[in-house]
Amino acid sequence: MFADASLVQPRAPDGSGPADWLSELNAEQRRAVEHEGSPLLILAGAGTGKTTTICARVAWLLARGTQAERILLLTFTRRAAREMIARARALVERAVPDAGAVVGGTFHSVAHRFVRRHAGALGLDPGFGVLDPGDAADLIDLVREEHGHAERRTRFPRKGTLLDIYSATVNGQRPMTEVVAERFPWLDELRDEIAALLKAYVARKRALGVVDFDDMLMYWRALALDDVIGPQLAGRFDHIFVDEYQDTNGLQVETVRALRRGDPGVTVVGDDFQAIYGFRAASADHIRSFEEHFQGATVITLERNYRSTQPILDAANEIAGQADQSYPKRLRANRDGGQAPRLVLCRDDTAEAQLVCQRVLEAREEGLELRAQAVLSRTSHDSAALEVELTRRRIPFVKYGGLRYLEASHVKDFVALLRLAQRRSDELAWFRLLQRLDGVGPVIARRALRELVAAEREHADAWSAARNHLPDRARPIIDPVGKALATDRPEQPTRLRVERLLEAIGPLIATSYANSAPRLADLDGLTRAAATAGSLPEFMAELALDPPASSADWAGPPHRDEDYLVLSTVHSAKGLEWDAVHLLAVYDGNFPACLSAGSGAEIEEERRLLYVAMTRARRSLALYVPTRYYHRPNGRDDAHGYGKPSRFLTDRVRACLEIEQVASTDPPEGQRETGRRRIAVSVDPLFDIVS
DNA sequence: ATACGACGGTTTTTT
DNA sequence: ACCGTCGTAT
Repeated sequence: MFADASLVQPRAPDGSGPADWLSELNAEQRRAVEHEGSPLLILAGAGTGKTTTICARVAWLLARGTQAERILLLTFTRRAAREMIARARALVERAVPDAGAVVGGTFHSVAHRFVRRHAGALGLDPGFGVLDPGDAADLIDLVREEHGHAERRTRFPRKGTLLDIYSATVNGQRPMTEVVAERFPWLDELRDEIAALLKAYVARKRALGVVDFDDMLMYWRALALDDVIGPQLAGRFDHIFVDEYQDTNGLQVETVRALRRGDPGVTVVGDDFQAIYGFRAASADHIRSFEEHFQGATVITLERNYRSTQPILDAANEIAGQADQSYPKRLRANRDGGQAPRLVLCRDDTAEAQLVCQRVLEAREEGLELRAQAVLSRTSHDSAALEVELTRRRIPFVKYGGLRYLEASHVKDFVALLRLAQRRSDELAWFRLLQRLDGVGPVIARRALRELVAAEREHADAWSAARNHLPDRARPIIDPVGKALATDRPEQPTRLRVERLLEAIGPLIATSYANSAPRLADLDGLTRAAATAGSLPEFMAELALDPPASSADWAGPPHRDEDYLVLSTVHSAKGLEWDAVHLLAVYDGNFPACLSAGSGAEIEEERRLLYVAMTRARRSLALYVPTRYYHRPNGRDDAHGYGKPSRFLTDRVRACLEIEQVASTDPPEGQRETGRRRIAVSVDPLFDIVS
């Protein structure tokens, strides 16, 4: 989503004005909302009404005569952008309907907007393509092969790792050697080759006229720092808000500073103890340095928690207390009562899955709908066993942070074709599509591709030259694609273009996949969305920057009335809350992840991650520790290790928890007997009451 | 020569 | 789940 907040502007303050939202705020919140004259840092602990305060401050600025379109609202994640905009809309609508739109969205989507507008000044084609991380990794892989790293004996990092190194270097604006030494020490010996490869990647992007996510921030900063364009951009806004400021990286901070150029109209909100994006070069040092970066800044701290019960906060505070914080906060609940969080020790992930299902269903029977409950985990595969069990029991769930729509193979195929419509010579797109054909592998695909490029240079009929290299049986499949591309024109309506291309790729999808019908139906949604977009390049860019989580996202709001359990990684859950929260796999090695247990800073971040997870819960919180975990996720074998509870669950923390040892589990015997094979014979689902 | 399936080893988290 | 390697089929 290109989050454009449509905020309604309240009536001008005429004495009787729209002040009722102010009366609902506590003293500190109100001080923050009505602050004037200097940059403002709001240190908002978890659940302290951060979003409420930002929205109220936006409303207050509007009421004081600031025009909505002169307010810029920056968030870090798309979910936060959505949440913020929905809340702001609801609050401001209570004032007075006089339309105006706040400019807002994630850093990357807002950057994209400005970069496209000023593409010329940056030496980019206005129709430039956007590489999502998958595309970027594929391009790196191409360069990696060209550098001959594919066949070499010495192990060479994979595309994903290379992209991580690149990203950390660019976002942190630090020498790559430092980044490698610190975060990828095992690759120290290869740093010269890695550096050469990443330089080639940068050159290739330039040559192709494409921009990756990191470039987006780089280009925006360059615009903001420019002597001519910078002041123009800065002059567009009277006030800039930055949410989750603890997760900003150096590039983002520099951009915001450049956009203010000494103007005090800036409010940032964050909590240094919820900084969990260090791996992406974010640093809580930025929030700690706010007072240096923005002259004369004021700091206001919010500690009254409106979300959780005190027993949950006691445990969370105890975790927080283990670390040194430069801005100490201790959350206080606004209401009394509540149960202690539970620490559940069970046998393994299967037992864990059984228990979670059981508790979730019990809670539902007591009236707590599924959507008010969530299951969080450190990594997205921690919930694998649970997903099996939920499916088996027919408990509907939606998973965030799992396989994304755009990562599904058939969607990638279609997106490759859309990309070819923009640029006929897109080698990666061709390479992908050609290999879908029967009897075509990397060698033949590359040969055909070489012919295509060569023929184009000679202005010959490139397509018929290339298709000669393909096996006979492949031709009827690929010919419609060639034909559709030949007749496609940029000036045609986007909807028509996309529909024709979808039709052309039909045979290819049909022959490539066993279950092609649902896959094709899946692509219809994409076509519908394209119909409402502007140009094809813009549609593609928005798709990359804000991909739908699943194909269901296109099909309107089927979830609106449905009840479903939320499964999410802790990272994706930040900023959200549920009545009941179950946190999976809280064993040492996962909290902290064994890979992050190297440096002190990494362990600190893992601790904050646990804190973030715990503070998502309103009333009920359970931490699960499967004591036995398996090395192979779906393994045929029974290789396993024994885990112990997270090192962060110290005695002091445990004193705040109710400890529950679950001896055995529901269907205990038999399931593990033959490795992890599960042969379920059950008529239970027949008797399930589907409400 | 090339494609493709089977198998074994594996550095999370997101824009 | 992905990626590289190896054996077999075409």
